[in-house]
Amino acid sequence: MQTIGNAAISHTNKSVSGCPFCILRQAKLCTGGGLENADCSDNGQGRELGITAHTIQTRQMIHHPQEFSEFVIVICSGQAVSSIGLPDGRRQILEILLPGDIVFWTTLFEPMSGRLIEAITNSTYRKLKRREFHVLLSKRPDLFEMFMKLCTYNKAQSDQLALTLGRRSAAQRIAKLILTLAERSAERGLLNDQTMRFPLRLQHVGDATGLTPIHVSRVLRELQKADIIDLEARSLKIINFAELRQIAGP
Amino acid sequence: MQTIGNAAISHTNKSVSGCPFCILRQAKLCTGGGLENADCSDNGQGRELGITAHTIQTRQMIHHPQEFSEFVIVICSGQAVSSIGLPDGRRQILEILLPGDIVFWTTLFEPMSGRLIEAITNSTYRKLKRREFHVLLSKRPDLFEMFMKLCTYNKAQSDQLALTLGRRSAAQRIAKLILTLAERSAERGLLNDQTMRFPLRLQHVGDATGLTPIHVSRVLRELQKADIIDLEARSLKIINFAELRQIAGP
DNA sequence: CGGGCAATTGAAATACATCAAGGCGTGTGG
DNA sequence: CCACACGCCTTGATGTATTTCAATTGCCCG
Repeated sequence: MQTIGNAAISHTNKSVSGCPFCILRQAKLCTGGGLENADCSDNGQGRELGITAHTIQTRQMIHHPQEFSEFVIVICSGQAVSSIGLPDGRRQILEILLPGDIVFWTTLFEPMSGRLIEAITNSTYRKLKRREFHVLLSKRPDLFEMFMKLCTYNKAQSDQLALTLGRRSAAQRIAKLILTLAERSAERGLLNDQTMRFPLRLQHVGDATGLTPIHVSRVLRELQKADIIDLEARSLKIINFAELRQIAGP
Repeated sequence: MQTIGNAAISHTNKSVSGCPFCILRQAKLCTGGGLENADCSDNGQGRELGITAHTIQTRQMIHHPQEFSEFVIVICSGQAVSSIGLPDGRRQILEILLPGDIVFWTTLFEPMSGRLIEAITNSTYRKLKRREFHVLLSKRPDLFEMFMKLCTYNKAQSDQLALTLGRRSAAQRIAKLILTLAERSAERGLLNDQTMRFPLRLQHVGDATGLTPIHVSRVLRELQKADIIDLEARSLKIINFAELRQIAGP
């Protein structure tokens, strides 16, 4: 697994969730935590830069496809998906966003993303004016370096997604999705006893893998019957990692 | 069609091909041209920075998947494809590279790309040490801006590819591929009389669309019979743009 | 208790892959 | 100059993974 910047190593703090990964945390602009105090960035520095904190409910949209955004958004808790869609309703989920993820870096240079960001669970996020983030990066070479590493990693993920969608079978796609999500959850301390939250509906999994929810159901059921995973109550346990990797293929 | 930086507009020069698009050209590090003088960058400035020029034959590799590269590569003439592969030989083509394209920007921050770059026609390209390019960008905010726009555009293309692979039918994928290629060729003055070079083998088209070369053949044949395109002798004419767009869908 | 969304299941349809054979052009060696 | 091999494309027949259609169940929430 690729580590990003030096963020992945610094596990010396109490805050669970993706904060160790978060560029705002790294910039000392946010003390982390799940936003219990829904007011705002938890210290003066963050407030100076105009970082604001927000809470949002399941199935609400964080960002609309045609919206011009002046903000860079970072997920603080919960899960969200980032997708692009066709007018007829078909869509492709590009990323499953976990705490600590920047929602889309391209917003830094192109205010119209065309993306739809939808909260899958009740979530919190922080946002920061694009302009402010710009000057922040220009003043702090370390943060700039980290940001570019994040972009690079993100692009590599995109490429892998294309490979998966173009060249892998349904079972392989789904196995890969689960494994990738598990890895990313683990990095953030969100995987315990091989178990993680899995709030995605079948429709979401389908949209992420280019499959029909019906077919996703069948595949998932088979994985379950083969005692490779255990999925219930929006929680997924990977019982047999080796076998799952076997199915996902190279 | 999105224009990138201010490069697309500056059509005030004699050099055909993708040079108006090229960041090296924009940086005045290269006077462009098809490398008739295969020696090197055509003026002192470029040579100072250690830009070197190269010629390569059809089907040769410009960059190997496991190669660590110290260079940023720009295509000057010809066509190449950028792909990632699986050990078993299946692969996904991520981009068709035209003159003026940067081969992969991620190389700036991650020397191991995992990508295979293969020349489809006899081609020429220039390369520049990553380090040099870095300092160039840090000294020239305009170039940095242009570079980031290129990255952003490139990412958007990736996202569209994922959507296409995940959610469109074979005919739609192929139609999209042709249209995208035509647009990009047109921007570079490489489309005349609705006709462009099309050196890709069926295998390549298959690898770009996630299909079998056999199936690509059938679809292409149908488009031909329907008088929508005319493909022969490695040259493709789009006879009926409207219909092709209709097929490609939204 | 009822209504609506999510998940499951079976049967039928279809889009695409795989297998197999043949044709066409191009280069190569006798 | 011809024979031949080789790579690339085409075409038909067959196979299969996935979709589509349709019906049923369970479940959460009013």
